[in-house]
Amino acid sequence: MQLISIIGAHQTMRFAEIEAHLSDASTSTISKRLDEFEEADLVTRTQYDEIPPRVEYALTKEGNEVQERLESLLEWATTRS
Amino acid sequence: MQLISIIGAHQTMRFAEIEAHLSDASTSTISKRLDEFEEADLVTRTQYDEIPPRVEYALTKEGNEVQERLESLLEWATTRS
DNA sequence: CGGTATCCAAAGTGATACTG
DNA sequence: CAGTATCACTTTGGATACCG
Repeated sequence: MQLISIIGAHQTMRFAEIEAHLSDASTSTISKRLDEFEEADLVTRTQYDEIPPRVEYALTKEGNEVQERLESLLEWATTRS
Repeated sequence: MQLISIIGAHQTMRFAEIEAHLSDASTSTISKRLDEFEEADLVTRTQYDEIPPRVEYALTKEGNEVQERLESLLEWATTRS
């Protein structure tokens, strides 16, 4: 949920950037979730074959719908004492 | 999530009633979740000392807030092919 | 840089049996 | 009726190490 929310807030993000914003999840967990979300068509993965490698993640149209519906819930969750 | 949603849709519900509407969760799971939600002040538990015993569950004000914020998400999830 | 592979510990779930 | 207790099993997540 936070993953979707964070990507949605930034339009496009690189892996390391996501990691920095999601310090309570490990690398492998983020990686696995990204795979799942890509599989579920919520997130797109764009790989640039450069050196150093660069990969960008962004929400799909579906992903944005989920993100919108998620916002109010996350807002409630985070403002709860 | 479904638990909150279902209780919210019925105002007040008895345990067996909840079980009937949530056939994919076992008795013990429903019981544990209800305890947690009560602990988190999302659900109230009202026990009537009669024979046969009767216990009613309802959402608190907080619970209703969550339920509202949950609806659009659940709606999206269930209408997804 | 952007991951994957491996292993392990912890949490979640269900089936079954039993209780006030 | 409304649960709890126990146990086996599955799922999830993190730590660590390594790779193209």
